[in-house]
Amino acid sequence: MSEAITYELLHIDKNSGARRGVVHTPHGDIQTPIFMPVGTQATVKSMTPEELKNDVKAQIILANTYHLYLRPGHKLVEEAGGLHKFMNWDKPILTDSGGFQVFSLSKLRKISEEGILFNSHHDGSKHMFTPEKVMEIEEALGADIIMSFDECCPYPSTYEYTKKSMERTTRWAKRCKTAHTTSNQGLFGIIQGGFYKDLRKISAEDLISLDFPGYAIGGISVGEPKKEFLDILRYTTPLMPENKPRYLMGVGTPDYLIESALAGIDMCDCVLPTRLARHGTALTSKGKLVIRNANYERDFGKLDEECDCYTCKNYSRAYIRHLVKTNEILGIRLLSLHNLRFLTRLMENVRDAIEQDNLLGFREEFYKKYGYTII
RNA sequence: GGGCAAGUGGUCGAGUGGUUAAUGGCACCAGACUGUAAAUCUGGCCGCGAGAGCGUACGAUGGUUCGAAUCCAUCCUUGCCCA
Repeated sequence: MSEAITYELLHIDKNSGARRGVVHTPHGDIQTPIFMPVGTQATVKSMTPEELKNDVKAQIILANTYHLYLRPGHKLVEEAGGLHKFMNWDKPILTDSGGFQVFSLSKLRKISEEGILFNSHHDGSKHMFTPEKVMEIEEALGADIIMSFDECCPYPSTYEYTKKSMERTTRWAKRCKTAHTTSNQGLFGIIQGGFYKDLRKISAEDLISLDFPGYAIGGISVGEPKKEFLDILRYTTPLMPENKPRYLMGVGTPDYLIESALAGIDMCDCVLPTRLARHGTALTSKGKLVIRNANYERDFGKLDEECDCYTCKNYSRAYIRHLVKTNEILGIRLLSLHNLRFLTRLMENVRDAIEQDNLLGFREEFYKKYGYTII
């Protein structure tokens, strides 16, 4: 049987080593490197699928196992015909396994070898997540790419704890692979090991021996300094197979996305663009712009002169600020659309730059305008 | 004309003799946000000062008291009721 998920390498940037490729999925191809919007509860907050396709130009989105298991329940989604049909999105979907919730809901869970006992953040009810249970849920949801169940360690964590956790994550990955039954979904393994290189190496090697169709780096971008992030990113990515997609989980900001592509990463996802939007901030080519700030009250210019999105084509900073200040839903929608488009467009530019062997040049130019310094 | 009630910082509204420059909410100002417990959270919000602090403040004026937004008197304003 042929793999549900395959990677095709198109070009390697001669100057940086960054890679330009295509990931083939049952619901179509995705051009890489790519930024993937997050739609935890089977919706990219405030955006319709049409807007994601036509305006944002998203090629794939994420959804979350833990959240959809709690509400509306994976059985219900299955009954609806799977996630694609349920949410009216016919392009690829990736479901995260709930591993991140082990980290973000740390006060509400207990970890054991068997799995994780969660207290629902809605009503406190107890729920046991095991690798087998997570596979059952992700298969019912029906995403193209499904993630194995892992533990995402907080920063900082001790060497001993990180090692124990990483080894358990590897055992869980094996159990996920054993429990995985569908042929139209690709199961990815997640490399852990925190900020310890030897652990990252062991994790990568062990998971590679299990032969997943794709690999992710988990457990970074959890509050560490940028230098440590880059250090682990640059160390870990080369350990990953060249003939399979490489996914960096939870990234990120424009600089992190560019650095990831430079390191050889193919896929990234992040809640940041939609969250920033809901909190009144826009991403622009000249840096973050807190649109609710008073100095934009009478600014009738675009959010970003360089942006081609629907918001920038039609609305002024002053108007968007007014919507945000008056708590109008449209403000959140226009900002979400813009921020998402900003990142998908950034990655379009990154892909073009790789094809022209110029990602390093692109980074320099982008950083200069945005206000970042190269580390 | 008579009776009753009320006037607090941008606003609404607590507070009824002593850590009260005065609880809260809203508004306003700023910051944070990275596999979404997040349209959330944090800080600021009388003036001057980096700060200790100083100076003004609870309708107005005068008084009682060691001490008043809080008690008393008069006045002003507003609302309701009666004529």
